[in-house]
Amino acid sequence: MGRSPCCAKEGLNRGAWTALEDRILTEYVKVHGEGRWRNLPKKAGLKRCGKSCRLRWLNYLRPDIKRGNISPDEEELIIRLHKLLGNRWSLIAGRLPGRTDNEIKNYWNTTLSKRIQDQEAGSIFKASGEDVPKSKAASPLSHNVVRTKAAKCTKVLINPHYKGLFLLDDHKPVDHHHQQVDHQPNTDHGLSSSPSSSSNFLFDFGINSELRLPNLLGSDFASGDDHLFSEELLLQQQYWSGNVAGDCVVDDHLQPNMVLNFQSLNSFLDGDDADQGDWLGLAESS
DNA sequence: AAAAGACACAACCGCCTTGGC
DNA sequence: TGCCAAGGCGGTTGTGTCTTT
Repeated sequence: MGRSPCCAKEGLNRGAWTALEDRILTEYVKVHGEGRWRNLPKKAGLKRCGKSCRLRWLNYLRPDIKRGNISPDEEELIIRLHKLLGNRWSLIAGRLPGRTDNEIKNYWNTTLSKRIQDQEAGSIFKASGEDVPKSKAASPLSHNVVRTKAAKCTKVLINPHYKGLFLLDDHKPVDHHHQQVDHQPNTDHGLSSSPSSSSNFLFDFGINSELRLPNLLGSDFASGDDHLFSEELLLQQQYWSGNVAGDCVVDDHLQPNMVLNFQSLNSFLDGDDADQGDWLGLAESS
C-alpha cells in the first residue's frame, strides 16, 4: 500500500488559481493567520488541497513577496550560495528577502544553470580552441552540487581558534571522543592554537538561524582574511546578529564529524575544481 | 500566417522531518 | 517509545507565452 494522499482529491480544483480563490485565501490568512493548512480549505470554503493553499500563500500571496526580475546582486548571491549549499533552495531563499524557494529554483533551472554550464564548457573548450560539443553543453551540472540527502549538514561549527568550519551530520550524535580527521584547520595564522581553550560556536544553518550568510559570502569570508573569524569579531561584530550565548550551542569539547578548512572553502568558492572535490568529498563522508 | 520548438514559471507530487499525544 | 498528523522541501510536470522557421 502506498502512502495515503495528503487530502482527498475528488471534487478539488486543480491548476491555476483564480483571482477569487486568491482573495478568499488572502482574507482567510489575514484573519486567522498561517498554519492549519489541512483544515483551511474547508473553513475558508476553498476547493483546494491544504498543501496547495500553503504553496499559493507562501509563493505568491504573502505580502512581503518581492516581485520583478532578479537583480544582478541577487543573481550573484544565488550562484555563490548554490555553490556552497547545493540545491537547498529554501536555505538559499532564506538569504534573499522577498524571494521564494520556488522562484529561485525555477530561476536556477531555467537561467543560471544553463549559463554556468555554457561558461564552464566555454572556458574548457576555449583553451583548446575547440567548439563546445553539444553533449558537453547539455550535460547536467552535477559535479559541484552538494548532494543534500547523502550527507545532510544543517549545523556549522565555528571554532574561532581554527580557521576551520565544522559541518555536523544531524543523524549522528556528536562524539566527544572522536579523533579529529586529517583535515586539520590551519592554525598558524596568528590565532590561538588551543582548540579547547575557548568555546566552539555551533550555528544552525536553517532559515531562521542568525547566521547572515550573505554577509559572509559578501564579505572577506572567501578571501582568507585572518581577522574575520577572530574570536573578538565573532563575539562583537555584526556577522552574527544573534547573541552568542543565546543562539549558539556552546561546547568546549565538541569534536567534528566533518572538518572544513576555510582555505578549501575559499578555493571552492573561487571555483577550484580540485578543492571543490576535496570539499565535497569531505562533506559527504559522514 | 501558421506550426514547431524553446522557454519560463506556477503548481503538483511524494518523501522526509517534526511535534504532539 | 511509537504512531500519526501536519508542515516543509526538492524534484518534476503542465501549460501558457515567446521565438524561430
